[in-house]
Amino acid sequence: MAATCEISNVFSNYFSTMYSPEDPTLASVAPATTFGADDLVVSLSNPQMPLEGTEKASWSGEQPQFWSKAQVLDWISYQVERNKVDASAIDFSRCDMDGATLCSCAPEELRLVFGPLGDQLYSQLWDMTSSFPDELSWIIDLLEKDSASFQETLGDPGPTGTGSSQSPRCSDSGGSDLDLDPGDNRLLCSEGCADHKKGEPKHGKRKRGRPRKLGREPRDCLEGRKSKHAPRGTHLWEFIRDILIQPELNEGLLKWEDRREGVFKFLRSEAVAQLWGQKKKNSSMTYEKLSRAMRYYYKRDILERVDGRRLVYKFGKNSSGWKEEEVVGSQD
DNA sequence: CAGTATTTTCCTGCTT
DNA sequence: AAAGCAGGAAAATACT
Repeated sequence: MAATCEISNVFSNYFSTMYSPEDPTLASVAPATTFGADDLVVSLSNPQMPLEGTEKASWSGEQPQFWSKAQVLDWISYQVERNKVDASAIDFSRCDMDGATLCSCAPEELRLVFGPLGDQLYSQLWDMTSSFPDELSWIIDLLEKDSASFQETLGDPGPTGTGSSQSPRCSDSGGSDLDLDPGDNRLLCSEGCADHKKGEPKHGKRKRGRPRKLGREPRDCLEGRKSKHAPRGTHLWEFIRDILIQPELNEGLLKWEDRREGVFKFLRSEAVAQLWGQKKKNSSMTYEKLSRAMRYYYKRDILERVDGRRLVYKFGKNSSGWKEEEVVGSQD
């Protein structure tokens, strides 16, 4: 698994996307990494499972407390990969510990060594030690990884930096952020994706929505969609809401304009669109398209129109889960 | 399998 | 001029 350099590449690609000079007012968050790439690739929440089907990870199926040093290392590099963390920023020499030692680390310590990933690791461990079944834990991984990636990406250490797990929401659709198949995400394509383009009406399902006209950039090379139906409840508005109500996720992406009224604004519209696209495994999502979907919400009173102000929307009476009262337990 | 819901994609025209 | 906003149309797919 010497994929670390690729990973850091991808990572900086992501940075370059997230920090595209779209909004100069946001210069406050500096990732402190070199920006190498300049193409539009976002590769945040896609869990590039390093272990392809065949073999299980050495650490899986065993309680972290009982891991050997090797297993610990395995697990850490697994997390690094899956979180698309720039591995070069991590001092692996400090990972020389067994599971018991690892488990006894305070979140601060982990953060010290791993940066924002430390929080990730901590909550991950916590989850594992509190006996989640295997099937669930990867989902939880993803949830948390998702938030960590945001923090990572946004380069700003989370204020308090707690586990920041997804909160139970109450909306009927149960909506939260799990989605994302483990198996079928290849890396999102970058420059070199064109060679995948050959036969497109393959066997698999096509992407949702009207097919794009041919003759444009072959941006999407995701073919092997398995029939892993994304759970319902991940609607666009919920996605937006979830970002908004979690300040940790929210940095620089969206902000409340009037919290009480449910008025919010896109700060970095394209970045949010990319994120949404990732969630839907659609690398060609744009704000333009996302906003079309948002406009459909007006009719259903999920959003109310706010006119005159660009990038500003307002939750309507058929939306839920965003009011302060409704959100209480889910932050700090 | 049919129908509905929710997007996604595209497009034209208008406004900032 | 570029980026948003408005919606209509059409298509895909998830869900019922």
